[in-house]
Amino acid sequence: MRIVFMGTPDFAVPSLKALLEAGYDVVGVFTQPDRPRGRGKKLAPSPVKEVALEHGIPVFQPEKIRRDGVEDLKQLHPDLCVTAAFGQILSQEILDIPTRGTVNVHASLLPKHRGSAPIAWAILQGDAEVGVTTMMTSRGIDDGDMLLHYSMPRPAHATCGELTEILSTEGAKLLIETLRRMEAGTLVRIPQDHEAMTYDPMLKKEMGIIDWNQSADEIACRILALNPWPSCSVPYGDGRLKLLRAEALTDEGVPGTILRATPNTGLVIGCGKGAVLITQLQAPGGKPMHSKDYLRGHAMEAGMSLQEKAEDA
RNA sequence: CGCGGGGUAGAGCAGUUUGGUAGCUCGUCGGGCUCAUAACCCGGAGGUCGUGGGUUCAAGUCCCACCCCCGCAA
Repeated sequence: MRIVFMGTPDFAVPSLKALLEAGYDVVGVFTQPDRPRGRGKKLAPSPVKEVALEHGIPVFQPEKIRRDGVEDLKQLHPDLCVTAAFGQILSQEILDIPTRGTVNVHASLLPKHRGSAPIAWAILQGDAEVGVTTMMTSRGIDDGDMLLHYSMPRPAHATCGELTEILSTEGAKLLIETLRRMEAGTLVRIPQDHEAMTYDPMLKKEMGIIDWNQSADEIACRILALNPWPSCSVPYGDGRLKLLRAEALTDEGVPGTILRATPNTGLVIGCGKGAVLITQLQAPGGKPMHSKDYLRGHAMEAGMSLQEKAEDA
């Protein structure tokens, strides 16, 4: 079976590797064009591209596959296309090329969290269960028939980055299982319950601004959900203090103010309901560390407000 | 050459401007106090100050080069 893989970020890498290890014939890889990334703003290949090159697989990087990738895809004569966090919308013309269709690996329990950043949104909304779904890609966004899914209880203290790592490997296993059943003819297509669907927009940097009137649980989830990007932060000195991990406590205090800040207690901030203990933070130029460690070398005063300044221009 | 912060004891920091005995908080080890404690008291161990050169009587501190970590921006 000739397979063309389409994916871009780290999440897609385990799926591509799994296909190769399982012996599938990956004849081509489509991924987003190299973008300026990192400290020197140098052009950098996507994680998927790096793996593809290591295995000598032809790489295609159209700006828009539905506009200038059609001919390349046709030339590859794929039996099947596999997508995983590709980041581009496929047209019907593209979908019609692979004879056995296109399978997508989506990091949510569909029909919830269609759209981008499904893992971050699952944490942000405090979902009890998280997972991965394989599905047949169709014209709409993540609305095709479901094939298989993997679900697990959401690890309480897992960041979006950590959960992404877990679900990317589970997604890879699920993909292989999906293809095996497809070949065996035992795959059942399950239409999504479109009434129950939710669609999530892309994450924005402004989402990292915390509304301290929310409950401690909501705020702790937001902090975990937006780690590593865009990450929650509070104005602090000349720059911003990143809040990378937090746990909800039952303490009460003025929302947005420091309740306690010693090396023994850690940084505790009041919320609308309860309070959050910052279990990991990062100062400008510094490494991520527990607030207890940070407070050994930096003084913070109880009572101080971390509320965003009202600078609505 | 996109902008910027940083590398000093196991952890987190000060000290560098104005060169002159390596300092703070925490942890750790030993001892004490307490019904008890993330409490308190006493004492100890632990550092080639990122690397290599240079200036100097003397360099964590000044000069040159390099390595590594990180924030913004994408």
